[in-house]
Amino acid sequence: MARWQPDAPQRLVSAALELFAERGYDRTTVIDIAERAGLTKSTFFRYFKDKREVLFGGDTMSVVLVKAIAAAATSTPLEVVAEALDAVGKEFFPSASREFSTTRRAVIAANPELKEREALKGIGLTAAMADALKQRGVPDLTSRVAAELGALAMTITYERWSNSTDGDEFGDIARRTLQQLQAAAASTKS
Amino acid sequence: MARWQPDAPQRLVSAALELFAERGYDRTTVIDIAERAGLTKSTFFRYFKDKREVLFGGDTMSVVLVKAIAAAATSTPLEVVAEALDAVGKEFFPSASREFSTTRRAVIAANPELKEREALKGIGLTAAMADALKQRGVPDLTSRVAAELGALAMTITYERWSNSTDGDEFGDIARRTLQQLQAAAASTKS
Amino acid sequence: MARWQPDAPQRLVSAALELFAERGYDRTTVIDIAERAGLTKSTFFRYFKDKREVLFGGDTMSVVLVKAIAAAATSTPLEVVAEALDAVGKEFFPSASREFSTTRRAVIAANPELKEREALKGIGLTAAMADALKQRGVPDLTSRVAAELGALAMTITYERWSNSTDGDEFGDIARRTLQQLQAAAASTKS
Amino acid sequence: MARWQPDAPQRLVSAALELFAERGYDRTTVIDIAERAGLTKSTFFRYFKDKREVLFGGDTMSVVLVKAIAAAATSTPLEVVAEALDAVGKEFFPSASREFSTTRRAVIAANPELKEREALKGIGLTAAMADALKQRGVPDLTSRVAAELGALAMTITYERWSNSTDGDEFGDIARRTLQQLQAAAASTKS
DNA sequence: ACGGACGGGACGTCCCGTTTGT
DNA sequence: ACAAACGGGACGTCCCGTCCGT
Repeated sequence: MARWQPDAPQRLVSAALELFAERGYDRTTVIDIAERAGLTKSTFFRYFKDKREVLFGGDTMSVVLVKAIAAAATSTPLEVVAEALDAVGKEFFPSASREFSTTRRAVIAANPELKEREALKGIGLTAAMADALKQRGVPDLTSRVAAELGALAMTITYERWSNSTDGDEFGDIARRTLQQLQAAAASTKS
Repeated sequence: MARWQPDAPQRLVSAALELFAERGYDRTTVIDIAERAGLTKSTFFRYFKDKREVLFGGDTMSVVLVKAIAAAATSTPLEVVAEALDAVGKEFFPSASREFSTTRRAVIAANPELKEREALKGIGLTAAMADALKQRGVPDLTSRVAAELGALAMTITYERWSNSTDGDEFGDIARRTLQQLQAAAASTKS
Repeated sequence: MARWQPDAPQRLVSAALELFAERGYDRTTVIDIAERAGLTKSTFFRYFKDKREVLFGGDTMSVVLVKAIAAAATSTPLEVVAEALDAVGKEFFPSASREFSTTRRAVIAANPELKEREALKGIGLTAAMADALKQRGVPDLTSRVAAELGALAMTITYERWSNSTDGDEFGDIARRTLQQLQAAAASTKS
Repeated sequence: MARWQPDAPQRLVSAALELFAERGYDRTTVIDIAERAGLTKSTFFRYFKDKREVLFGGDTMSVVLVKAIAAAATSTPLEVVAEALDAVGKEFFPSASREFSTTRRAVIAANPELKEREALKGIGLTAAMADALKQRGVPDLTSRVAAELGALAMTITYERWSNSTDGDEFGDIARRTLQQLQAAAASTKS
């Protein structure tokens, strides 16, 4: 019984999504995916005709963002974004993992290649947020600006949250940061 | 001189663009490109380190941006950025190359791999602008926001300029776009 | 098992040898070799890191030498070396492979590049033998000379054995050769 | 004036020989040669149809060895070799360059790749000496053994000469070393 | 004498996807 | 579910040798 867990496909999907997020689609090989899932290439191809097929099935940060934006019960775009950041914070940046994140940031900062990956991830999130806002009826330009502010806020919030020693929650810092950015944007004309 | 002028690179770029548009980026081999340009693979790789590079060559854009920001004789950050975009437009987006840019955009949009590369370029530009603004004494957060708005403006302006059929200049579109983005940012609270 | 047994490497070696003999080492491409073996370039490079490797694979010879020297139950250094050569002969030069060796030698002799590689191998063997002798308590200079004589004997023996038409065994030829070399060394003063 | 020295071919030959000695024929490119000669690839091909053509013209250590062996006025093979080593010492290892050699040896010893090159060079010298001896009428086997002893003597002498602090000449050390090696060879049977 | 673009072609790497056998 | 051999084919590197222009 159970010599092989029957959840191979699911494990493969998870592994693939992780790796795609970590280093991008085409810097991830099928063997990488299979290995992380504790399986082999053969098995991969038994479930997915193709490397691309594995993409349809996962759940990542951008999904959380999009769902939160869609579900937000508030009015102004900025507030919607703030709620989304809050959701992301609750899901991905619990206080417990703060220490881990601190070192992770240091590692990334020290490694140009990793910085690149990180930046790329940000791009995807920005696009996802902008789309989600447009779905809510926010005008195109406003959506894009709000998404951009949101992404920048996320980056800065992550910095602040990682380095903060008091117990501030990610969501709270994010909300404050967003306010500041918006104010800064308003001030660019003066 | 003039037997083997550097029209080879240009011919390669054109050929590549045509082929990418015709049958997609990764169904086009480097040899295909070289052949259509009447050259060989060797020559291709002499000019482009990489297959992707054929679409992203000549990246002195950030230099132009930084210089323009440093030299700007205006007051508000937004205006400084506007001047920088104007300079970039004059240098890199003359009316003559509009058609070329249109296909180039389409090709990039159709290919995740290339989109990634384009995004990376954008990140570099954003960072360069933010630094240049800080050099002028603009506060940190404001610099970052202004740079972000500038980068977004550049992207959108590029879209608009590529697709526009009337003779609008890049710089003019950029200035209008920046204004709109700033207004949009201000409106995110309402 | 038994559908794709590792006869592939052997087929590749044979094909390579044939072609090298027919038209020379560097007028033979890897693809030529693979094709004659009924395989493809991929398979070739799976088994041989290098085009040259197809002639120099499986280099455990020094291991055999060292073990034999350590285990030798005889007294004089020369006799120890003789036993080592005997062991090598039994392991690597069975009568069956004599013909193969003959062509292999011819091919190598005709190609400076390959000769170099062969020489390198010889150097490694000499050093290994010298060390193994020192381990037995043989004085430094004597060890080095004995190793040198041993290596030279191996080379010459290989020549003789490859070209001999009667059924002489490698080990016997080696022993005779060693004796002669030692005598020759003694005679260098007269 | 003499904007271009007229000895381009000679400079190319020298450069080529140096480089071939340093790192082997096919790890040396035509461009390397031209650069060391302060010229360009084009010029190289104007004088030599072919990379190989440049080989016919130089004078190296093995040439000195061969000449000295041919000219030796002595009787026993060992003595002939000794004279050859003496000639090499006079030509390549004057007392003045001892210090330089010491560091050179250290560098080589520390670098496996360089050790390999050095060893390779030794192979060539051995072959050259053996041939030269045979030319003198020395029997084949004796020639080869004597050459081998000579090469080993050269290596050891180089070690000793580099590290010696008193003023011993290369040739004297070489002669003593040779004697010792011959004695060691004789002792391998006891 | 020099500079340098160009063609040609081998080499070696990598990865996808298939197939056979367990 | 695994293991491993195989085919196929693009990519990028390297270097030789030719050819034009100054």
